[in-house]
Amino acid sequence: MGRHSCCYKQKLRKGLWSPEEDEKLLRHITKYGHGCWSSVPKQAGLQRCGKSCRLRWINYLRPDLKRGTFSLQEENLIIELHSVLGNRWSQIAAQLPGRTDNEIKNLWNSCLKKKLRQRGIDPNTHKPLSEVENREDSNPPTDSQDKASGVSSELNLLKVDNSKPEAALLEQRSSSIATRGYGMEVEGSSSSKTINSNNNNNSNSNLMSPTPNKDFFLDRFMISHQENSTGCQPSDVVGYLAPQQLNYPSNARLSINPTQPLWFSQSSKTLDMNSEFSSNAVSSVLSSVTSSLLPSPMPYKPSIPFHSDNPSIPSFTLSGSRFWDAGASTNSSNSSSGSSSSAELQSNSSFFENSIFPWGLADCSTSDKGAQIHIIESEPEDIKWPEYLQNPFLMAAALQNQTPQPLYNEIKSETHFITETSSAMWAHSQQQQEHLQAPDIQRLPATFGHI
DNA sequence: AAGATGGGCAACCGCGCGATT
DNA sequence: GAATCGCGCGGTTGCCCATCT
Repeated sequence: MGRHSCCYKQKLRKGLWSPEEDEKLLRHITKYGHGCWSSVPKQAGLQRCGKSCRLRWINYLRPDLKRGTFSLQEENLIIELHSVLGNRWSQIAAQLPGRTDNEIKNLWNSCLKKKLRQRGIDPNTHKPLSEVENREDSNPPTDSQDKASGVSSELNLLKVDNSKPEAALLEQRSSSIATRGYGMEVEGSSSSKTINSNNNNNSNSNLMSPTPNKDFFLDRFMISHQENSTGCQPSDVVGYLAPQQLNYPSNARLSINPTQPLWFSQSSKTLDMNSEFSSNAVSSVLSSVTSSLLPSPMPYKPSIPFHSDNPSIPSFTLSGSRFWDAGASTNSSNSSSGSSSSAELQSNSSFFENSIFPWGLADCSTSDKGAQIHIIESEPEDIKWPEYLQNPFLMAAALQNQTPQPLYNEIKSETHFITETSSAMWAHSQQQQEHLQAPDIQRLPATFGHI
């Protein structure tokens, strides 16, 4: 198989990125796009391999990254998606705008697994630990079972007599997910009947194991409401909301076609699982996802915060709290409240609908025109650039509507100020870092520290 | 105060896949 | 069809920091 030529090259820097390197890479990509990653380090004047540059960009420098602690909604969503997708972090990340797979993976390994275990839930199988232990006692896993994730194991179980086992399982899971999240009855639902009918044809004892009841699911959903003994820090106390509790904007209507899959992934590739999973199943999951994320009052920090003096000018360039203007970041909704109401922000949910990253991250060739979430009004095309500038959410949506690769040149005029202010902000950032004392900051990450 | 320990996170590594030659 | 290239993904490592002893 092809091995990265860069892996054999010597004298390439490794390890943590310096601010200078970050700036070089940022400037280069902002100016020219990344194009071929292998040529990026050379063009940008970096002693790094292209792979490293790509990783740095994706995980750290991308302007659309949202940093900071995960919200409860995000945590719950990750748990639920993991129950369906397993360790497919990229696909999970695709459902959490502004989050990277690496970030989610780290969160899972360091925090969420622990939380689940504390709640008596096996993080691999998403089943009660007691059930898992009993199963292991009575049926020691084989090597292959050891290697497979719990989800995979469940999928295998369903393969016994179902031509599309993943679909069946996903339908089972997603129905539960979509249902339990909103306090609807699980028992007696059509989905549970489907599950039962499947199970009835299956002699595998595992399939006949008691389906976790509603309380179990609800309990799981409330995990994040529990006192946080793991040190993880939920950033709010929202939890899952019933649809009627959700604060939909008056001018935004979700039109969800139940006959088609509901994708609004960041990367159109990542969740293109029609060949792999049941579209109905995933659409159920994602309708849960949509409901849990979209309607939340401005759940995301803006990718481009704004200058405290002039709200029309982004005050900062790099995403992430490391460069976050404290005033702008601490109240992201306020920063955009000048002419854009939260309803407007929410109405532009096409941010999710357009499965494109303008930065060339995603497979941009297949913007899913068939995406079944339609924001009827406030189409991005109708939004003026001044509005974008005052509304980071609109900006993101607008940028994502652009043509992928050439886009970078197109948006250059809008983003050149980024590079122009970049140097100043680096200096500012470093200056801040120098002045940071222990009481000011809990921990300084490798290069800068969260500000 | 100093060392040990554990957690969180950024980055690296190895592999697989698709495209290209 | 084989070799190579480039990209993306998931697993793992290692560093830094906070807390504990």
